Amino acid sequence: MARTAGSHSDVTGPRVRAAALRLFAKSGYAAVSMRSIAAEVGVQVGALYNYTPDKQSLLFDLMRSHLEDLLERAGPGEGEAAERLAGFVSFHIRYHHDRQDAVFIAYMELRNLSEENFQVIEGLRRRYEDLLEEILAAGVAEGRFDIADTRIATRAVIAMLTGVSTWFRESGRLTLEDVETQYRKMVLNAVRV
Amino acid sequence: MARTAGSHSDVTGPRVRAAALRLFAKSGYAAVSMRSIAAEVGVQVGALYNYTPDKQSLLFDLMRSHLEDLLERAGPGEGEAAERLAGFVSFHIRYHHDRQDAVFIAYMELRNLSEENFQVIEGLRRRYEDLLEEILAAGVAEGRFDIADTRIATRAVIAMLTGVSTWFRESGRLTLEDVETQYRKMVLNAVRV
DNA sequence: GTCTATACGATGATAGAC
DNA sequence: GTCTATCATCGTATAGAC
Repeated sequence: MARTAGSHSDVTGPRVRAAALRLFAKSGYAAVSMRSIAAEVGVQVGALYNYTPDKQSLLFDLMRSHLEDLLERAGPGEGEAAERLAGFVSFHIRYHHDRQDAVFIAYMELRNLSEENFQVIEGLRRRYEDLLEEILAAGVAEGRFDIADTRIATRAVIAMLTGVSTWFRESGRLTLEDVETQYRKMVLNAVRV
Repeated sequence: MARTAGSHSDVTGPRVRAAALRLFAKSGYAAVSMRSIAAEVGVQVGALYNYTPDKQSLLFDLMRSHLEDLLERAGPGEGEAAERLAGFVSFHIRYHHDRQDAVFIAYMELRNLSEENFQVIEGLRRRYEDLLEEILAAGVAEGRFDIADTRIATRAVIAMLTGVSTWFRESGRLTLEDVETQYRKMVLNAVRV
């Protein structure tokens, strides 16, 4: 099972993706060159093109796999709407905290997607919003939530939650659990009758 | 008072800024070239450098003047904290709706500022956050708001409000006033005892 | 103040040797 | 699969004529 010297298909691929993720998050897609990605991986530019047809595909694949993973892990939750909503808040904050780079890219680099790729990503994001909207609608049906327009409330909640990753630092004054607790309370109060 | 032919200092300057604003908002700072700004204005590249020492200063000046204008217009409000908070919500949504390009840049292009310029912009942004935090603290002092940490609540509210400009469209299902009304209610509920 | 011309390095992507 | 070399293009910024 000897492998040709210098052949590292199975290990270099993930490393290319990881390097691109890190660099795109740090400096922005447009500001990152294929050369800088290669340098981060420790190969020459040409080698990158064994793993991606071009830079655009690299961005698109990172966004898509992030959103697909997000959708896979975000279950509908169980119990009454209030419990499910509290669960969603905690899930969103924790998941986004654990993958700051991917989250940042998925929200900031939309305009660098080609029109076709943008549509795919928007569809996935929309499906994630639908998960939350369904919870809010269930709460309204239960008579426990008072929401004029569930679509607006959905977006308001997601914007609020996603904002956490722009300022939260592990080294700060508060633990992530403190933050979760306060956000759960604010979100529940915002929609409850 | 005849002016030298081809001399348009007073009109070209603002046009350069306006073009940069529009293009930075549309495509992102890193993706916009000085050539494309010049083309938008209708001059050659070299002419731009009569109005800005470099591209970085163009970005910085746009951000700074936006935030200074924002601070100037956002007054402390009058009356009880609940009224002042409702006023802040409406002000923020309307102001940000009227200047979508500037808002977008001020939130998205922070990482493209030099370290020195970043500090200045962060200071201005922080002063704006302080305006809201003061209102929340007043509400707590009145015994009308129940907030575990006013700094967190401040950031949560601002993230929620700023999110409006990412999805609101004049042509949509709802008027801006509908949106304002619902956000006022959600925000007040989120912090009220 | 604006133009043309240009310096000079960086860019994404490819070809062909190993 | 990776390397080196190369292409054609574009990037910011400047110099000097008008």
